[in-house]
Amino acid sequence: MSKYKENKLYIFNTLNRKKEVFQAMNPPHVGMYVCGPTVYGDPHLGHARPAVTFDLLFRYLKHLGYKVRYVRNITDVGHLESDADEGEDKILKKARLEQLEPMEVVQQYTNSYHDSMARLNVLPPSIEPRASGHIIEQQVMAEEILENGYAYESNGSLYFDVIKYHKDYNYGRLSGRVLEDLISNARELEGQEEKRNSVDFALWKKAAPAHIMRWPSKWGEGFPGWHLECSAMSSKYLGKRFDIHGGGMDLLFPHHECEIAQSVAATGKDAVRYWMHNNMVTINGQKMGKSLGNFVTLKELFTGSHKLLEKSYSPMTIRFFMLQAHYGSTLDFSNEALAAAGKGLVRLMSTLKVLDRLEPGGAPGSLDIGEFEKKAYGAMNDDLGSPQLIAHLFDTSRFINSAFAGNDSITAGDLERLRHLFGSFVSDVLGLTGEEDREIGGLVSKLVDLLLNIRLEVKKKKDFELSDRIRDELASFGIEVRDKKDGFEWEIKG
RNA sequence: GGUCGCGUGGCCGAGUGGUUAGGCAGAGGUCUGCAAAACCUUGUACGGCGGUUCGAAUCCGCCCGUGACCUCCA
Repeated sequence: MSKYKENKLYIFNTLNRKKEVFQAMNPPHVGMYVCGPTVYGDPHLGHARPAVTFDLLFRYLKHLGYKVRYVRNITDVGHLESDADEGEDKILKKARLEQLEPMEVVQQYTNSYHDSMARLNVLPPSIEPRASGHIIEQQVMAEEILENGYAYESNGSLYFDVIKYHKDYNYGRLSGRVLEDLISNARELEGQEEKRNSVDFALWKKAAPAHIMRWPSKWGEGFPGWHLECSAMSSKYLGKRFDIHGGGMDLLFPHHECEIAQSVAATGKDAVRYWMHNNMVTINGQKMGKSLGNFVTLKELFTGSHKLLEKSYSPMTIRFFMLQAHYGSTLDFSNEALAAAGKGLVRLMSTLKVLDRLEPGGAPGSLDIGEFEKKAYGAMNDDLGSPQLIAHLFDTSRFINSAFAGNDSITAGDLERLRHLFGSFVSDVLGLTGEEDREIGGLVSKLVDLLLNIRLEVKKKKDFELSDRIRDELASFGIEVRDKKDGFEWEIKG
């Protein structure tokens, strides 16, 4: 029995600004598309948020029994820089600075992105298409839009005719923009003469002579407009109409608004049924930006090599921290908050280990396992309420520890159920892994055991000076010793 | 300037028209030779001013603060 039949998953659909029951078009199949990174630099905190958010959705949908095709693109066709730099392409610029071939830059940072995502335990998507590998598809879609009369050619470039489109459809219904306001608020920018109107956007852009990334087309040598890749690739792999499209709130306008316009102009229909947007990350209450000097890459977080960081934070701590906030809220990073999340994570993960060793007792004890199950699913069904889910896990964690300490009990049947539930929510749904189980060589393990067994004998002789010395020195290597009634436990701590 | 969002206790962060979020930090206790871990108990709260209501932190208005976006920039 698939769980999705008995769970009503509500998700906040940006299109209607309401929580709606998620109903797959063709259950058990679900198609979901998420805007991936432009690979011109190491991934930063801002990249981790959508990755973790939609990884949570991907995992939960799979947990519910859906067969999910998750498409997340890599934008490797450079896009133009806005500030100061006279419209220079990001990837080209990086390539010149680092004296690399543009595709070399793309490969390097794609690898870097994959590496950081893997460390965050973000599952790889089912398909990860690259914009540069779908030039034809983008040209075909541009052609369809042109044929339908919603685009025009101008000096070797192709532009989307927003005004024309708005007469037949509704430009702005996702982002809540009013076209007239957009037109009246438009800034005077250079290189706009080719457009009929300032609100028009490029489907295909003629390449300037210096532009290395270029492809032939019937309109001349050039490259696709930024918004087009997502429309073309999503429809290629998910069909003309699919279930979920996700991305950061910063992409809502113009990117996603333009995607809608493109799909409707090409096919006459909306492609996406549920639009989901994760909120942004701030650092010490400030927006993250290169100019503000608070731009932190994931590598820097993992190693602690940034002047704002007091220490390094493990990938799992970052992941846990993000999951403790709802994806729709802004999330503020600070050393204090990260450190707190790190400790909370250790607590949760050690409960998982305790649960493994917990023995059932005859008495039912205080845990209502059915209630726990209901609350856990209820939290996730409410627009991915990972913070509430985690709160319920902590509540249950207290019970597990109490039972382990002999102050509570659980029946064998309930224990089995609890292990399954607790484990699958922590590991499968939230995607949290016990990274503190680092590789300990068998030899090290034996040596520590030997030392602690000797310490046990020393303790029996009440030589606490020596026994404390052993414990303290082990602690200085990062080995935490915990004395038990008739033995000991130890663990390597970060 | 325009559009949209947010403002919760020392820190982070849920939630709700009248009943405990949770984590971290703090205080007290149990256990322990001492620790650690665990468990028990515990304080501090809803930006400001008005309004609606029997009752609002939760709804409405204004103000302040803050964030995102504003056309080829994730």
